[in-house]
Amino acid sequence: MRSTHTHSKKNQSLTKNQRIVLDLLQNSGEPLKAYFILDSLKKEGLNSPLQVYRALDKLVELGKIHKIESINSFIICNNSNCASNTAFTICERCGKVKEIKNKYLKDSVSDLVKDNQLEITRYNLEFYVLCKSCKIN
Amino acid sequence: MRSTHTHSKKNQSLTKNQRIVLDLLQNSGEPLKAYFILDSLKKEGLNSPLQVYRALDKLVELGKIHKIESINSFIICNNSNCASNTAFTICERCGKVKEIKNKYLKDSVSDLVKDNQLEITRYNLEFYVLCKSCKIN
DNA sequence: CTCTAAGTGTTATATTATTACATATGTAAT
DNA sequence: ATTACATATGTAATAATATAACACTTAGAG
Repeated sequence: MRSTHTHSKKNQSLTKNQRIVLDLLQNSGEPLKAYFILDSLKKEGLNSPLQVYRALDKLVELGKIHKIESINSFIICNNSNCASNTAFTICERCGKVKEIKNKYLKDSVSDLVKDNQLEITRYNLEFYVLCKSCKIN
Repeated sequence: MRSTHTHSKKNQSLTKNQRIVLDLLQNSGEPLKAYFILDSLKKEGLNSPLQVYRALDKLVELGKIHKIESINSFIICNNSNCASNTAFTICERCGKVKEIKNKYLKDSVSDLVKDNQLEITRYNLEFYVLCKSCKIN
């Protein structure tokens, strides 16, 4: 048998644009805005907003990054398997964002929506907090 | 004592612009976009985006309306006392938005964040669903 | 090798939101 | 009533965010 019919979804390697956008978000670790990404990657050959937005769209779709709607920013995913369900804390004072990665949260939310008779397909939760260092100062 | 120092916050009546924007959202009942509101209220004398955004900002601050971040839209508040905490369902198919007004949800979330050692000041929850009529068809 | 889906590059444009500044209005204290 | 002050208004300009349209290229399956 000449080929192991390996179209088992194919571990789809990223394209150049997707790669450099992902790398930037990975190295940064904090939420970045599309046009900031564009400026940062001019030297890598990204010239237009659309190139950035297309890469971002794909990465969101793959669950490798998330969009934080309330600040129009994108952040590297801190979990696995959370392509659709996201939960963040956002510091009201300094703007720092953290992804909540507690599996327990997911279960809690599942219970919560079950109790409220919601049939959710996915969710996006944004919790505004006062982060530790802001609380101290 | 010469004056009953009645600056008890004053039940702040709305200004004209705030009023007509609120009325439109009230009558509509569904999420509207700022520029749609502007177009709709041209005849009422609203001429610039800023007039709309200023009214919207104030109404959000007063808790009379909410912004749904993921669709850049504003919707009349369906509850009372939820100026800061909001929860919506958004149909993935038809886009229909409903505010979740169950007090139980609020308690659940409080518990949830307590258990996760979050000190939240407010939250915005967006649950994507398939609404009844979309599920049927 | 050929076909096809997906991605690219580019220009133009649409959509969403804010800055800056001069003027007007409502409310409270005098 | 008059002043003082915070808040709201009107307007023009512009910033920030996002998508449409179209021609071309590339990667991978058969």
